[in-house]
Amino acid sequence: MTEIIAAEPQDENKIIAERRAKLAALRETGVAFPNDFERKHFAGDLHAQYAEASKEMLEAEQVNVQFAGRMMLKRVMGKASFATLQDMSGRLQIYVSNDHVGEENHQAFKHWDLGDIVAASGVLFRTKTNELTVQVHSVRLLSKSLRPLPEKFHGLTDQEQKYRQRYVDLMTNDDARKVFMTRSKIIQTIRQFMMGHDFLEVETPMMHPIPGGAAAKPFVTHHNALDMDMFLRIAPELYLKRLVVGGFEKVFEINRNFRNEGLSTRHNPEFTMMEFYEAYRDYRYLMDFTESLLRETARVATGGEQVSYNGEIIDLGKPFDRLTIVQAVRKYNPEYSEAQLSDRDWLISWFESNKGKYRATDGLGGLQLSFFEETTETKLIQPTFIIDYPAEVSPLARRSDSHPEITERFELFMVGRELANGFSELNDPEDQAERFMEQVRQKEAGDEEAMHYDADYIRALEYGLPPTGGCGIGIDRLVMLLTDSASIRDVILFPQMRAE
RNA sequence: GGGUCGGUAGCUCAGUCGGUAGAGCAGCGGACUUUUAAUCCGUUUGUCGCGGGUUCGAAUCCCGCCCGACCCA
Repeated sequence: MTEIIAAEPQDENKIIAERRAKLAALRETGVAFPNDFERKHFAGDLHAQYAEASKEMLEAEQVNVQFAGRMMLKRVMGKASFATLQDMSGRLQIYVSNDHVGEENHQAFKHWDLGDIVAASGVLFRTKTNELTVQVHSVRLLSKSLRPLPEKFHGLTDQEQKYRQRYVDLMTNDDARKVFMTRSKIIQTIRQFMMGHDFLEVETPMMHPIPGGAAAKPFVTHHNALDMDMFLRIAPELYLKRLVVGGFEKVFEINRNFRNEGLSTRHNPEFTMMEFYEAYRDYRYLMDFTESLLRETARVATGGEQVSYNGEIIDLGKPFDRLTIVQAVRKYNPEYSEAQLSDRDWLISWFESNKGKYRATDGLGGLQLSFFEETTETKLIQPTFIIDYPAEVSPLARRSDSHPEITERFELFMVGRELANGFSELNDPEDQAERFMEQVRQKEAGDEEAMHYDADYIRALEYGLPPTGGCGIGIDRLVMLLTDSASIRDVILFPQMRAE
């Protein structure tokens, strides 16, 4: 064993000092952090397996168990004690008495602290109040906890501390644990759904020489050996379409994107997206597919197709509404006429008098989209596809054959938020090259979020991309919806925070 | 970036009119062999977010800053 060198203690207090003294005493008597305990049972499994077992049955069977967990509650009496241990699956009570472990061991146990990791071996029984409990024959302290747990009844409530010290949130707050277990279930369900439809799961670069695939500001880093700046990806789109060119005709990726933007209850600088692409499909098929994917995910992860969010019932079971931008504005704001919405001058004067955000250089389509964002987006509570986005804001989407100024694109909205974005892919390399050039012109004109010209992507398209549909789904926002969470920080284990 | 609310013991919180701070939990000591947030008795613990200012005196009033939550852009 190497010498123990204690680091400079941080925010030390009397309670921590007491516990350090207990740990020092443990070191004197032997191995302070033993790792020779064999865990054979989980609390949750035992509760499930012996839910029906009566007092008498347990007494007759003499079920031996070995389990371990964090001590969350402790009730010490003179010659016997109860404690509650918590493992990954749940909680189970143990009963420690002079009769079964000896007075010396029980005496030691009395000085163990809430938060300590404890191993217990013994026999299952039921108490007077019928609670399944382990009558302990051997009890060991496996890991001394030096820091006191939050107050045992209220748990940790300080939002900042919940985010900064998620490990404390998870050990004391059942709801927090459930959210992240549901998140795992959601991602598992999506993956199985995609596999079930013969999609190939792939991993494309997180570090890009040219940031592409979305309109966003990237994070910059530097590769020393190559002496080149690199960008954390803002989207995997251009790489996934290269794979479709290569012949992987159905691909998907579930992974992180990074966008150098502000923080909010809906934005974290790194967030998880599922993007998928399928050759020989268009945006109408993608809407059907996305709809059934989300329906299935809700059903498996939450047990139903109707989910409660912020006091409202969101129905993923019935067909999602599909509206053009103008149709959606008129459905939710009937006071605006078709004629007004097709009138550039009227729209601009509306933005001016309502201090709405718009870009003066935009055409009618772009202005209509800005108007939609100002007046309608937050009213789209039930799942709604908005379709036919203007080409000027959709540089990677295929134009409509009948209306080349719009694209075959949709965005899916729920609870007033964008959840997904998909389109028939632009596979005409010459049109794509021209659209990149237009993006470059906008970047030169000062639009920081405009795209770069990606010459290799054009080269890939020149080999021939089959007609393809592709879609991205914001996983964090989906988890928020399905776990009724108000903030994206509640569904990300370690959300971005300012430095302490 | 703007607005609202908040930051007091390890945790959850109270703190009146400006008079140098309290409760519960946790901890420590004691009683208790079926407890359930165990109970009962005793007891320890503070950079009142930070820095200025007003005042004989500031957790409290004023100004600035930091951190967080929520809302808005």
